[in-house]
Parts: sequence; structure tokens; C-alpha cells
Amino acid sequence: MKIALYNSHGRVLEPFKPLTDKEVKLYACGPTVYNYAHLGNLRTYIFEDLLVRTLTYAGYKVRHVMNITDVGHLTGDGDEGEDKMLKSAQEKGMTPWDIAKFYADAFFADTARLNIQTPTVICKATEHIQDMIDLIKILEEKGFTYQAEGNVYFDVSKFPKYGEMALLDRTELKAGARIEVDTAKRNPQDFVLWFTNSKFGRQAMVWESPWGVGYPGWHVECSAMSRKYLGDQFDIHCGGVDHIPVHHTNEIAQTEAATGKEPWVQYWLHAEFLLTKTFKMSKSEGNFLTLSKIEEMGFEALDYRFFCLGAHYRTQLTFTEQALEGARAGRRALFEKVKSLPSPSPGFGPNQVSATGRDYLDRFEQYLGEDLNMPRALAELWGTLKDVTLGPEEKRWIINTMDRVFGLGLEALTPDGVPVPTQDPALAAEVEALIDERNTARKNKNFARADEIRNQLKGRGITIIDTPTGTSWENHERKM
RNA sequence: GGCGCCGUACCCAAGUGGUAAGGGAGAGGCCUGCAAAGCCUUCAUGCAUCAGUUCGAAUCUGAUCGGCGCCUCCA
Repeated sequence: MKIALYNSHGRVLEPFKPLTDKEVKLYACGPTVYNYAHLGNLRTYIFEDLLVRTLTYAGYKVRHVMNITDVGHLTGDGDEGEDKMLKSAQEKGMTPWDIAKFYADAFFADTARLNIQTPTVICKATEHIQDMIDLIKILEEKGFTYQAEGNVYFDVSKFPKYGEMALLDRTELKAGARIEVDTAKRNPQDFVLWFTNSKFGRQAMVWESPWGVGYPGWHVECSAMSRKYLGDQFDIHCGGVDHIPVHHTNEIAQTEAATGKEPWVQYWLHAEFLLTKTFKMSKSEGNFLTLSKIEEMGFEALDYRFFCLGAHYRTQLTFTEQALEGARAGRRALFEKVKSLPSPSPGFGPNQVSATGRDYLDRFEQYLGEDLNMPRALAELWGTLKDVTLGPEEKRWIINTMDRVFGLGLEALTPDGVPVPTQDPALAAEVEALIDERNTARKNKNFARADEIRNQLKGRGITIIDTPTGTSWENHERKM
């Protein structure tokens, strides 16, 4: 299976070939755990999951490393910059460590519900301070740093390639266009590797270092940890597009300066933003939607995953409630249809697939290989589902196979059982009793009473479904 | 001020030279006591606008209008 990926470095579509034959080393920038992840953040993690699943599907072994930023991420580089963790902790009356744990747990609860696979390695910044210090020491020995006003800075003038990936021309950048210039910097693009407590009086998370007690700058963690778990050079590094100009640009500079090896990363992949009608979702702006929020609105986590599948990862996706409702309806219809297909027998394999079935899979794989064109790949799933020439068992096998990439949990669906029943046994018993009464009424042609009961339940968000084999019900309507 | 991206039906969205994928919504029909679900059919002579290149353009070029992102922390 051929895979081509769009490399942000060079802005071109390139055939994918890992450094090591069948193993892919991948680093993905993880969350800064000072608040809940919002839907926009989650879109990027869904993209990364689809990437990992596609590579796995293609036969590669993927070593997926993701960091957790639990220290050092300031709201700005200057003296007015606040530590995001500390700020959040003070607002909630918790310690930064508690805040980090709380939001990291929330993050993984979200990704689990979205069927996002857990990375091979999850590494916390606070547990790798020494690795960062070691890296900064190398940079210092090689002459890439300077100290000013209590901080250790990376000197971008010593690294001529600075900004190459981002297509940044340093002379064209308008420093201070939107923010005060840090006067301690020699160049506006210089960035902090290590802060000392000379800048902050009360800092909860600090460590000893050769430059004094303090804490690391944000960018250095990804360089130090990726190096520790993936080596000096590896295959893929991904994140959101917003990381191109600053975070990833700085990572490249400090890593290649330290190791002297280039390119540090073979392929840079960046996911585009999720937008609302008038603004992008932004964690620091405070106005954003979380997964839990839309679940309260009556959606399921997988509705959002399905929604994201409908757009290519490199285009801005417009989020509206109407669009999510469309995704929900589509996802439910898909589940219903797949449910009615028999699970293939254990002996069923690729050899049992017909030429027509193979065509669907071939196109599916072709689209995956075209820079993860999920909308097209998904269209092949619908095509398979609707093809009348395919047998049900074969159809189900192909769909299950495709879902190894989509990750919607289709394989587990069965025609048996009540779909998504309530967790409340008392409510369940009450509903069952009403359904029994209604079915008796129907048998006696008392349709007025039957409809009355159905409408009553409908008003409580419970939908009744009559089938030839009996009546089932779902409790998934909007909870207000 | 600089850099980059985008504008496709009611909604989301694919498609980067060969005559508009897919999903949702809507409409008609079958089925049903009625619904729901399911199934069948239908749904852009046109891809912001105007010029141009070409045998041929949503796809290339230019201009115009509109929207977005980045150059601050940000997925």
C-alpha cells in the first residue's frame, strides 16, 4: 500500500518511506493540561489517531510518543507572561500538580470516548526536567545560548536555517506587531530555554539547574523527550498548524543545533483548525466547546469523530450544531445498517472477497494513501454498504476491515439487544412496563392509548421502535 | 505592514485540466394501525464575480468582492 503525505517542510506531497524498514517513529505534541481539551484540540488528536491507524493498516509498526505539558507554558514570553498551570491552579485553589492530574485524566477520558488509541509512550514534562537541562547544556557548550535578565535564551542568529519550514523571513517579520518586545532578547525570535526565579516571586514548580532555580521554557520539552524516546532523528512529527511558526520552528532550531544532525524530522504533518461561524476555538480565549458539553446536548462522542471524518485534515472545518446534527444522523444510520449485517465467520478472510469487494478496498486504500483522504475513503464504505451485488457476510467483513482505520467501533455492533439503554434500572423497569401496556393496547386495537404512551415517552426523550420481533427503545434524545 | 489559506446545492464537505464523491436535511413512493427504522426514487448545465488561456476549467492566469489563519500563548 502506497502512502503519500503532505510535508509542511517544503509544502509538498511526498511518498512516505520510514527511516527504518517497517517501523514508524512518530511524535505528536500533546495537551497543555491547564484546562479541558476543546473540540478543536480534539480534532487534531483524531487526525493523529487516523494517521497511526492508517500506518498500522498499511503494515507498519508505529511507535507513537506524546507529551503532556504540565509546566512552563506561559501566556507570553515577556515579563508580563503568566504560567498557564499556575494561573489555572490559583483560580481553582489547587496546586499545579493537582491541576495537571485533573486535566490529564479528563483528556484521556475524552480520547477514550472518541476511540482514540493510547500512544505507545506518554511523557510528562515535569518528569523529564533533567533531560531538558542536559539538552540546554549541550546548546550552551556549542554556543547557541546566552543569558540575560535571569533567563537562558536560544540565539536564533547562530542558526541560519531558522524559520525555514515556516517560510519565515526574519527580516520581514514585524516584531511587536501584537505584543510587547522582550527587551532582554537580542533578536525578537530568540526564545527562552530556562527561566529562573528572578522573574517570578512565587513559583510552585521549580527545579535546580546550572543557571539557578527555575523551570524550562515550553519548546525544549518536545526536543528533549522526543530525543529520549525516538532518537536524534525520526519519521513524523505532528501537531496543529498553529505550531508551525513558533513552537515547531523553535524545536527544529534547538534540536538540530544540539545534535548537529539534519533533518531532525522527515515529515511534518499539521492539522487545520476547527472554526465556528465567526471565530476559531481557542483555549486561552476561554470560549470553546468541550466533548462533555456536546454530550450534554444529546450527542455522542462518536458523532464528533464521524463529523471530523467528513473533512480532510488539512482544511478548516466549520463547526455548527446543525452540521453536528447531520453527522449524528449519518452515524446512527450507518450503525443501524451495519448492525443488520451478520458478523463474518472466523474463517472469512481476504481470499473470500469478490472482485467487486476488492475494488472497494482498493479504492479505500488508495484514498488513505492520498494524504489521508478520509472523506473519500468514507464514501467507499457507503458504497460497499449499498452495493446489492455483495453478500452480507462479505460486506460486513469489508466494512469491519475499513473500520480498523475509521475507528467507529463498527465491528462490535450486533443486531441483538436494546440499543443504548439507560443506566437507570428504575427508569428501565418503568419504561418496560409502559411498553408492555402499549403492546397490549395495540393488540386490542386501542391505538389511541398506544399513541398516548408513545408520545408520553417521546416527551421524556425516549424513542420507541416497533419491529417484527418486538419493541425496543432508546434514550438518547436531547437532555435539557 | 508582511506571510499563507479559502469561497462548491438548504447544511457539512470531496474533487487541482476532461465534463460536479459522500453524508445530513428536503420531496415522492413502498412498508406500517399510525409512527420510527429500513428500502427505492429524486435533489448543483453548474462550483463568489468578471475577464483570459485551452479543443475542453470548479480545477491554470489576472482582476474584483467576501471570509479565515499566522507574524503573541494557542490544536
